[in-house]
Amino acid sequence: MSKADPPSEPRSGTDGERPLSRASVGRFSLYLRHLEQFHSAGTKTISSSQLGEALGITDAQVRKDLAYLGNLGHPGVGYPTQDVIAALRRKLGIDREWRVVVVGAGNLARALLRYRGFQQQGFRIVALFDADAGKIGQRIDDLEVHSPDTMPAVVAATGAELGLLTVPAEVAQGVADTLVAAGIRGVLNFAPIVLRLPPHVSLVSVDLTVQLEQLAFLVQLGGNE
Amino acid sequence: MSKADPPSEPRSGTDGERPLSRASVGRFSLYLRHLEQFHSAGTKTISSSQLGEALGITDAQVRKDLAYLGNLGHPGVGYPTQDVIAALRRKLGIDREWRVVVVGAGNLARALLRYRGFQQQGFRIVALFDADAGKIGQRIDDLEVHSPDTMPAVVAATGAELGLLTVPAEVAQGVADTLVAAGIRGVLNFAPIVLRLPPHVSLVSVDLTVQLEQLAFLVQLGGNE
DNA sequence: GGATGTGAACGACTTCACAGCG
DNA sequence: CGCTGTGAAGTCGTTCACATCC
Repeated sequence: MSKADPPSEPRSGTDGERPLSRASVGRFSLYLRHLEQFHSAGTKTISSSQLGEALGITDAQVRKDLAYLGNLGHPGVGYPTQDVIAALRRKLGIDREWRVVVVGAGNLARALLRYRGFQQQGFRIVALFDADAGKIGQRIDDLEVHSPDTMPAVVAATGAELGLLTVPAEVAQGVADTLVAAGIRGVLNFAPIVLRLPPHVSLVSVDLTVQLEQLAFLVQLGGNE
Repeated sequence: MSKADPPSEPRSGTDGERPLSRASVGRFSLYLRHLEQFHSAGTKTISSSQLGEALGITDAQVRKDLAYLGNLGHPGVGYPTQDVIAALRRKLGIDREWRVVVVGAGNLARALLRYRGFQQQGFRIVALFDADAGKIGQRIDDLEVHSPDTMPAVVAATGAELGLLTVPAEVAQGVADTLVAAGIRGVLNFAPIVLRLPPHVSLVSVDLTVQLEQLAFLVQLGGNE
C-alpha cells in the first residue's frame, strides 16, 4: 500500500524555511502594530507575555508565532523590538512599496484613499477607476477617476500589483476579471460575493454584511467570547 | 484568567441543541446569501454539493454545517431552500430588526449608511454621532449628526443595540466605552486597535490594514491558496 | 531568576466513507 | 438510485509544561 504524499506545498526554495501556519500570519500584522507603538515609545525589548497581554492572547501563542521568524528572542530578556519589526515586515512582504489601484469611486473608496494606515505601511494608491461616465475625469484626493477601459494601460504604467474592489456585487466578478487581465496579482474584495479568481491571483475578502451578522449572532448568544 | 464556561443556554429547549462550531457560524451568512439567490431564482431544493460549489467548499462541510440547524435535509432530494433560509435567519439572530448606531461621520460611515446589504438583512441605522462640532447638526442620508454627549439618551430612545465604530484609532477606546455605558450590546469596530470591552458586550473587528497586509503576504508567497 | 523555544497533549475544525432513507 | 447525516480519521491550531540558556 504505497501512500503518495500529498503535494500540498511545492517548496519554492526562496523563502520557506519553516511550516508557517496561516493562522499566525493573521496575527503578524497585529504584532507589528503593537511593536511599532512600543518601539516609538522607546521600548527596546519586549517579552512574549507583554505582547500577549496587549493583543489578548497567551504568551505561548506569541512565542510560537514569533518562532516562525527565526530565533530572535533572548531567554531571560525578551525580543528586541527593532529586529522583530524588521523580520515581521519582511515576512509579511511589506518591506517594500506596493502600488495599489482602487476600482469603484464611491464612499468606501474615499474612505480608503484617506485612510492613513495604508500609506504608513507602504501601500500607495496610484489610480482610481469607475465605470460611471459622470465620475470619469473628476479628481478625488489628487487622483483622477479613470475609465475601466484604461485599466490594462494604467496598471502597466503604474506598476500596480494590488487592486481594491469597492464596486456593487452585480459587477464585481466582471471587474475582477478585468483587473486580472490587466495583470494585477492580488485583490482585496469588498463586494458581498464569492469571487472566482485564477490560482495565480491572491484574494482577500471583507464582507461587511457577514461581519454584522456575526455580531448579531454573538449578541444574541449573550456576551462576548 | 477566568475562562468562559460553556453556556448551556437554558432557553426554550425546543430543538435538540448541538455543539455548534464557531467556524460554521462564519459560513452561515454565506449560505444564507446564496440560498436567497437560489430561492428568488425559483429553486425550491438544493443539494449540499450545489451549495458547496457556490461557496468553494466541500459538500461534506456543507452537510456538517447545516446539520446544526436540525434535520432539514431530505436524502435523495436535498435541502428545501425556504426552510434553510428561515432556520439560518433564526440561528444568526436576524429573524428580527436590529437597531444600529454609527459613531464617526466620515467617509466610511457614509459608505455604511448607503450600503444596501444592511437594510436587506434587517439592520436599521437609527443614529449617527460625531465629535466634530462642525458636523453636529448636519444631515447625512436623512440622519442628523448628534453630539456624542447625547449617546445615552439617543441609544435609549431608539432602542439601538449595536454600534459601528468608524472613528480614528486614538479615540476608539474612549468612544467604545461611551457606547458601552450607553447600553449598547455589540460593537463592530473599524478602528485599527485591539479594543477592550466588558464581557457582556460582543465585539467584531474589521481591520483594513491587517487585511491588506494579509493580501501582500499571499501575493508575495505567489498565487492564492 | 526570568524568559525563550519546543515536544507533547489537547482541542477545534475538516474530510472521509459509508449506512440508511426516500 | 441520489443525497443526507454522522462516526471515524485526519489535519490544523492552541495550550501546557519544562528543559534550556543568559
